[in-house]
Amino acid sequence: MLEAKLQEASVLKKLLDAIKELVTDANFECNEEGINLQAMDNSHVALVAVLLEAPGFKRYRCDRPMPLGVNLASLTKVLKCAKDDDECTIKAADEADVLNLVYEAKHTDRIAEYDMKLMDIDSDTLGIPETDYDARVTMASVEFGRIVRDLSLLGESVRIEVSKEGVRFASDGEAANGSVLLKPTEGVGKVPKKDEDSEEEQGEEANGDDEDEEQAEDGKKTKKEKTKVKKEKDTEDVEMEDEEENGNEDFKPEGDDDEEKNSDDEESGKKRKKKQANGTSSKKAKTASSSSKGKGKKKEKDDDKDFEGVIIELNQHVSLTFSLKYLVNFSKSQSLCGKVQLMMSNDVPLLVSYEFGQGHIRYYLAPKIGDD
Amino acid sequence: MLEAKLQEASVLKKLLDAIKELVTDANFECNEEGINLQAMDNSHVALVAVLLEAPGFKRYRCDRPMPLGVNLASLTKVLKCAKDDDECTIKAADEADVLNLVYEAKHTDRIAEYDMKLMDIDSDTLGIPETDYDARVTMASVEFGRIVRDLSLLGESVRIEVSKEGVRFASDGEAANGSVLLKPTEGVGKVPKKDEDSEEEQGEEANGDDEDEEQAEDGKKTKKEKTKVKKEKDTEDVEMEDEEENGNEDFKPEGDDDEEKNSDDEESGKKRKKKQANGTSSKKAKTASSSSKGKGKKKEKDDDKDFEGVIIELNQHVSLTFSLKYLVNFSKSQSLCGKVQLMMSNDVPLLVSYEFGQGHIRYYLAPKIGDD
DNA sequence: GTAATCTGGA
DNA sequence: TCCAGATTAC
Repeated sequence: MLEAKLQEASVLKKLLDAIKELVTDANFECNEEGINLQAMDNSHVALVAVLLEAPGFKRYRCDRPMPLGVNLASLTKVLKCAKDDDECTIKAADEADVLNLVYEAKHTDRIAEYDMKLMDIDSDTLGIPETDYDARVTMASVEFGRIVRDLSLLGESVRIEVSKEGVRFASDGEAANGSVLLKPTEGVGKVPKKDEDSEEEQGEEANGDDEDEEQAEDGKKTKKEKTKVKKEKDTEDVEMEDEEENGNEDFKPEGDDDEEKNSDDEESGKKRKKKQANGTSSKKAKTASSSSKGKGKKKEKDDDKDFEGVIIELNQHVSLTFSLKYLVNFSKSQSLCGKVQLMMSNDVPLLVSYEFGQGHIRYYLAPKIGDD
Repeated sequence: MLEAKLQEASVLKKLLDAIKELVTDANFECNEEGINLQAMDNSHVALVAVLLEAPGFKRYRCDRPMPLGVNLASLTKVLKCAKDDDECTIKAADEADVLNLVYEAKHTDRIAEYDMKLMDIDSDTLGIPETDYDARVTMASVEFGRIVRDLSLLGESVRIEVSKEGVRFASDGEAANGSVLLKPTEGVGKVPKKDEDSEEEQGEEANGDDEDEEQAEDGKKTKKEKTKVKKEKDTEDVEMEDEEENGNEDFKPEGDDDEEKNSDDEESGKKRKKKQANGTSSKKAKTASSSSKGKGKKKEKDDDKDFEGVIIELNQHVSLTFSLKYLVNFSKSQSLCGKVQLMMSNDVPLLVSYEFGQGHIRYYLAPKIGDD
């Protein structure tokens, strides 16, 4: 059986808002690690992957792996019946054909309970290839949303070009052409070496395979310490996505990270936002978050609420063209996290990743061919 | 070539919101004085005239007169891509077929650049007849908007009647008749004599013919000083539209204006709003604004944000009927200025004028015949 | 074609 | 703050 209690129903509500227009039905794959959802969009162009980690729940129990086939429109309706700050418990018996949702108001005695029909869905949980990316852009999620929405007024598709100067979003349309250039906040972005950076972790993590990641993580760390501090920073930033796994590394003195080692509090959090822009302190921020995660999830979640600046990590110049319609859709996830990461390599699908403390939502979108 | 930099893109955005439903394509006539736009509405019933004065720009350069034929829907889209507080630079090369717009975010490194196709438009820049008006009503733009929107719920057209008692907006509809009477805030409005008041300046200014106006102004002033202080005041209120030209009159002691001579600061600005309502201090307010304009356009612009009261200046009773649909459309400009002026004479088009510091937007609407 | 969401006005 | 028209998704 499954029983998972969320501190706030809002997380689930936002998640559904973020995917319901992309996918109609999907399996919530539940196991002891947490809950995974993976689905192609209705036109099989984009892939969305959601992870809710078990430790992120106020209470979590899942005796055996079970897929819960859910109609997302139905679940959205049911979740509309929850207030944002309600405690939300989802339950399903083994082999059950209903999902039980209980909403408990924080300060009153209201208890609402809903049963939603489940359905059988062919689980085409295609393993997501573990890709190394040549470019990673980290930016405010609202800004990303703004840009793709703006450009979608002009044209159908956008060319995203990452270079040392920054990242350029360009779209050509009937009436007008548009181009938005974001310069990296702290000069030139750090360039992670592909063979030793941590981007592969992202692919691994997308598979929810924690043990492997932890080991890979250790391996990388060793490499990193052998190589350059600069790479460290880049890598650590990625590790944010592995918070649970590398918690043992918290506060470990590494390179030039020292000055913000204890940035657990609000004050240093503010500093961090600025510092984060240089791709250095972000590591510590993440590490600190990682440790604080067990204690106070809320703080962790708000970590990147007001992310500012643009971090560009580049191994190789990339230029790819994507359908704006999908990117606009992806950007709905901005309510979940103030920060978004765009991972790109030439001729492979773009990965758009939002991390929100209890997990992540990731979108994969194949580039348009011809690069026009 | 043209290169014009606006401190805030919002001005342009609001202007386009105000006219895009009235006109589909229009020429932006650029010359060293600034940018003019003049166009009939799509059904050739109303005329809209926009002026953006060169000094109102943060930077302005226009080597030679050039018309930029713009599709307003396209421009609206492109302007949607600007944040309100972005710095906005519009550029066009001589004989160019594209308009280049650059948005620079105030505090970040975002630079967005858009190229919009231009088109050839027959420039039917009909000289607007320089009309003397028998009545001028100055009121809060939100109030005007509210009244015409209210009445548009009842009927198709509105009869606007200006008399000593005030201004009446009356509409007859199927289900109900409505009538809104606004009394002048300070009892009876001052009545400018037609032959010596300044309303004709407005018509002249609409043509951008500054020299003539200045002379006319001087002539009037002479007459006014011969006649009554009261008329003076009325005249000065109009001169707000000629701020650049009559700057030499600033702070000139005249009649009972003394007490607010130096009302350049915020505090006296508030006082002014109240006093303005009696149609007396409005003169001083305008004069003060006139001088402040050269130094600090911003303050001038906010001058009438919270305009209160109703000023009626009347030479002769007027009663005219207009289509509410258009007036509702005109009232969209209320976001540009807290104050609106309605200028009327029997059987000639109504002039609805919004001044916003960097220029104005004016609408002309022919009355319905039969006065029903 | 219908329904839901979003923006702008009351 | 709530309601309605407009836009967009299904």
